[in-house]
Amino acid sequence: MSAKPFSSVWARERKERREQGLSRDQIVRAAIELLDEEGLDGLSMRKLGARLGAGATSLYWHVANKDELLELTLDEIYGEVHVPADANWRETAGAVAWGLRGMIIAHPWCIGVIGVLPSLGPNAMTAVDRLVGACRRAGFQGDDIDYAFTAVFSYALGSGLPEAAWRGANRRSGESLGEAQTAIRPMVERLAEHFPNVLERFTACSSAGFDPATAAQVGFDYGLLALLDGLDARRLDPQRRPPGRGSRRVDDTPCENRRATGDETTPETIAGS
Amino acid sequence: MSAKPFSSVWARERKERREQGLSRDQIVRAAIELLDEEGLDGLSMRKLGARLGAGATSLYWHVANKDELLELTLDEIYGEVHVPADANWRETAGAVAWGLRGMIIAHPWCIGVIGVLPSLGPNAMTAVDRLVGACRRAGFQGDDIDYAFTAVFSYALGSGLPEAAWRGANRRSGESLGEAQTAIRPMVERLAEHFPNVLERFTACSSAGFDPATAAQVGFDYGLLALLDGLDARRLDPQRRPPGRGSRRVDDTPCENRRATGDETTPETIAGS
DNA sequence: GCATTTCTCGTACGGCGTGCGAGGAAATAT
DNA sequence: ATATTTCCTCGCACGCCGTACGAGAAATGC
Repeated sequence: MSAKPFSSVWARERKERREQGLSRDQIVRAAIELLDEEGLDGLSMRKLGARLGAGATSLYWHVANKDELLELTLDEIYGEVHVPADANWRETAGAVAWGLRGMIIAHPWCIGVIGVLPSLGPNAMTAVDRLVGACRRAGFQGDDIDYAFTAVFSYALGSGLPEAAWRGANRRSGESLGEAQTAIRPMVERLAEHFPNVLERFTACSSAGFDPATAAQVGFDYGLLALLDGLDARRLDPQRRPPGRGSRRVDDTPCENRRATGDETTPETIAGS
Repeated sequence: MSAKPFSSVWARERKERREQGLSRDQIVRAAIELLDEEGLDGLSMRKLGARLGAGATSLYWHVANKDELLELTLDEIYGEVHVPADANWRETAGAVAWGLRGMIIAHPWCIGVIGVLPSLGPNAMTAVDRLVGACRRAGFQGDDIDYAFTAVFSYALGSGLPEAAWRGANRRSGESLGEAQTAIRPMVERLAEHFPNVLERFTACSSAGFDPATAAQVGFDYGLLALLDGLDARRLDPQRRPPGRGSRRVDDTPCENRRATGDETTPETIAGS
């Protein structure tokens, strides 16, 4: 009689300690915590195991390997971008773009995963699916649907990319962006003769006392609206891009460079407006 | 007497073997070779040293650490994107966009560097400087210059990102994109009920017998032209974006997500056209 | 001839991903 | 109640990694 409650307490305490063993979700959540705190390099199976009160190799029962774990974390945070199911296409595109931006800012490590592992998880797929659906309903046709949704994704992901790099560098150096700005200032000035335009922009921005975070937001919105306007024009008037004439550059070696090919030709893709 | 020529031959042979010692440029070039062949994970100081016929730690005389080496390789390949110095802004933007795309395709590992290390090297700076100059000459004003050039960079980098992921995955699995497509087909079909739009697009694309590489090019061009059109419209009519009204979303926590903040609101950034 | 600078590299340390197989605990079959 | 199977954990070990350190070799300046 007395042994039973005791062992029950024991068992319960154990369950409390690791909640009846590890679970995949638990591992993924802890991995995201660790990634958010220490970045992509900060995640190791040993540290993750320690955080969960488990041995490092115990994780391998629930997850095939580290890459698979990263895929899971990536899709988990894709779940954080909220895309309405039945909105018009501009609203949907805006939600996707701002959602992706928010995801990257909250989890800057993700771009190191997106660029290496294809995103096929359910959360990423629902975001894509809803945007594709919105594009189709809006009147984009055929391949233009892919082009439009890809463009929105590309712009949003690309915007987050340098931002993530700066945030990561600042976190590693332990100081704010403003401090980094003043730190690189002498370097920028030393190169003033070669890059007058960059210098002019740099001083204009830093003298205006503009908050870089809100500046980044305004800039993101500016480009996003421009992109959506351009896509909208093509949606309403598909003739604007007759097949095979949009650009001059539709060969198979798209933009080889001097070193790789010795080819000195310039893309010169775009005719003037 | 006999010792001298012998030792001289020896010395000369040594010089021939590594061309009077290592040099920074030599190291960077070899690193890029290795990265192109084996990807970001394939670069290690030991392998790189072996490739140069040198000890691994010899490299640390010429390069502070691996991150610095990666910065150097990144700027080196930025040197491969060729931007004309005095073209109109659309030409310049097109050259930058296609050049970046070509760079990413030729060196897919670079996105793993771009997202982690800020790009401040001279080659990256000249590309930026020329695009900024072209924007300024074209009539973009004040901060709009930054917004415009950033948008072009973002779009180009973002487009390369998933492409690099796929190429990397294909290289690791050792098979082509078409084979990967058929490999994931059952997975896609199993999820058909949840993602009808994606499935429809997937089957449409794969049944058309379209070459994915040229499809990616056409799509890239489509989005690029749309973006440039949208930016052009803002250039010619800055009123289109009165300060502070472009989007509803200019607060400081731009797009927090459900998990991070508990905030369930949707961005709903964009008013219809 | 010597002193100084410039460069190479062997050794070693701590950390990494993960294959392997021995174990224990719980569920199930008998 | 016992035996068996299934599920899960984890210690050990291997071969890699980045790189700090200091001993030396080679080139250079005096």
